[in-house]
Amino acid sequence: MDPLPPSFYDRDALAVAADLVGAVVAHAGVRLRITEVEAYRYPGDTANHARMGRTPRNAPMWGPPGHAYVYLCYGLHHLLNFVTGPPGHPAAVLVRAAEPLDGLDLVQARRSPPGARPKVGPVLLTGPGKVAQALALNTSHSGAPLSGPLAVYTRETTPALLSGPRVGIDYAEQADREAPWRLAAADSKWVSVRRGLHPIP
DNA sequence: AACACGATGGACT
DNA sequence: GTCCATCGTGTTA
Repeated sequence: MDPLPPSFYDRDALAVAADLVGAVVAHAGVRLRITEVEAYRYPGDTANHARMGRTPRNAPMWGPPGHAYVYLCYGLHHLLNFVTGPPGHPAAVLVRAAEPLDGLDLVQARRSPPGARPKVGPVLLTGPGKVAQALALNTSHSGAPLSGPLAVYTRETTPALLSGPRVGIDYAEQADREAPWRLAAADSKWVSVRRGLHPIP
């Protein structure tokens, strides 16, 4: 099975996000089914990291679609995004939660403190920092194509979707805080925050 | 050169 | 529900 091609990502971030729910992301011995994502659009999205223009950190967002944008949040968590849209259009989709498909032992090892009992269940992968940690991703992977060691594959079935406001963007303008650009798989318990999510008509 | 803060997660009440 | 660790980044001076 081939990774999703760059053309898959060369669309509006919200459309890409909808098609990524249920897709598979793989890296470093772990394969995950993506269960929750958020779209960060451009222009006019005051929650977007690129809202103030190009910086060294967000540079991958300005490049071609189908690449990773990974950054450090709160000084300790790495967050994984997929760049969407053509070059010069800095939009992305944040991966917020996933279900384990393969490499559960590696996920548990990476997500549990040394010596602690391995964690079990959704606590392993419900949250964007958890997903990147489980995949062993850090800022060195920012800008990497999604067709190499880090890769994304098409979903086999299309899950029903839930949508709701994005999480952790209190700094954004009200319209952007309220925009229902967080999407989740209705069939999954591996979702970070149920609150505010509703079926899409 | 200094500074404020964040697309979070875990521990705790 | 509350508190806060922890540091790269962007902004301001």
